[in-house]
Amino acid sequence: MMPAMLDIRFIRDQENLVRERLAARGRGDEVVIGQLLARDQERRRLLQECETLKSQRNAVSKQVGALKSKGQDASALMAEMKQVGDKIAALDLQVAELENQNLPALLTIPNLPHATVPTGKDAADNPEVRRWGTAPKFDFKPQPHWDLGEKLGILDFSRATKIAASGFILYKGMGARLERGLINWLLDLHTREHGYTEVFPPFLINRASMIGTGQLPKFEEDMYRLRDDELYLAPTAEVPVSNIHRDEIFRADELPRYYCAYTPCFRREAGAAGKDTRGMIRVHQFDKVELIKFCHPDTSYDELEKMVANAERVLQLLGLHYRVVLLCTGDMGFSSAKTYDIEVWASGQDKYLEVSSCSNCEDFQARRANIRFKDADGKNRHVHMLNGSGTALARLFVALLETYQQPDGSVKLPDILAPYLGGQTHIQAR
RNA sequence: GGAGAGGUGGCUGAGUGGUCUAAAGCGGCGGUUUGCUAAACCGCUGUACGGGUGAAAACCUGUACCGAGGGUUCGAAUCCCUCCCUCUCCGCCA
Repeated sequence: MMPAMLDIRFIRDQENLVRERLAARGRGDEVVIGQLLARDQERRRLLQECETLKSQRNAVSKQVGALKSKGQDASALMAEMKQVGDKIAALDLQVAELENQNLPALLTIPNLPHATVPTGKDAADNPEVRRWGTAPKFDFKPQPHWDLGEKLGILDFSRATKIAASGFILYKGMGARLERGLINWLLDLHTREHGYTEVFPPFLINRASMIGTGQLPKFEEDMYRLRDDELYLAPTAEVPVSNIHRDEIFRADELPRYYCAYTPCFRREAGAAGKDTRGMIRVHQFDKVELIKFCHPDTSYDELEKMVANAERVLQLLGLHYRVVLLCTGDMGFSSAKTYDIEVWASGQDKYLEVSSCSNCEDFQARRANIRFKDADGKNRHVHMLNGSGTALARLFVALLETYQQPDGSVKLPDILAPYLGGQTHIQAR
């Protein structure tokens, strides 16, 4: 049986808590609990009956073997067991059917929000946790990145549409160089200074991995899927990297494990039509450097704070104004128990843009992906898994252009990026 | 893409229809011996899902698991079918 995200035993033992925490998300996920538990109870009853019969069959079959080896007749026992075998087959079928009926519900129930997550309806209820720097002041009217980028000849939206479709980006010249430089800088930062191990995973993902991290089966329509193979384009490096250790058991001393990875991210953005249509705020393909942690359950909330700090450091080093918000119960992602978003200031649009989302999924993904560790008394327990953007590139690119734009429409980038841009930090029209 | 070989516990590896309750070895854990270490010797050994006892730690018990899924049989690691993966060689290719 496929491991479910919430342990059915936990739901059984903590029914009220589960109902209450699901209700806090405000999506009505708790309504399936009653039926889930009823089926589970029936399943266990049938299972017990079935296993008793199997036990009987095992014993009698052994007798048959013994009789036959002595050359005695065993046909009566064999006929009797034939009957028992039919009953067992029928019961096996019923048990499997009940499991199959419960599986979709188990796989589509979201994670329970942590007790420290504020209850709320949507993004408007997300409390701001802190703010770093201040929004830059201009003595001219700052332009949005789509104007800056086109005029500088570093972004080309219409030709990207010609090549692919709307919602794709063509970077050119210093634009392409900046994108590549940022990827390298971010990987260097997190590996050299924050202790992460760099990995470069496949960009095509199989179904089992997509289920492991929670993208499937519920969000199939958000994913790009290949027609001829059961493979999906990675929506985030979280998927391939988290699945590195699927079906594995860590020794306790192997935790925590930190990984970071660059991948392009492919998202259909189904249902987002008409939102953020200008520029590169919401696109079907963007680059991202992702941070992933596997850790002991006791330390996962400390690890979450550290991960957020690692992502914030990116913006601090680039001198970009940002704020950190704590997502409320109604705004959190499917797999997460607690999420911080980091939003960078985009001067040209006079608003904050989400560039990072750092989540503690606790054991939700570990349960689905069957990732465990052996604890001090030799028991296997599920690890806690965290993921966070460190950071998304497209919106970081946007914030850099809009924050560091000059009156003449050129852009002066922070010096820290110079080594990654061949020493050239001033992007001018040419 | 073609041909061949294979997939068994943490690892190596035996096992071709009936004490397989999976041999043996390695590793690991515990113990004995011992100035210490090593060696030797003895014992133990996986996962999942149920049921029972207990305040609990635990203990007792059943079932399933030999790549995955079906089938045959009273009984399957073993026989049959489908699929997946690995290795070797060939072809093709950045």
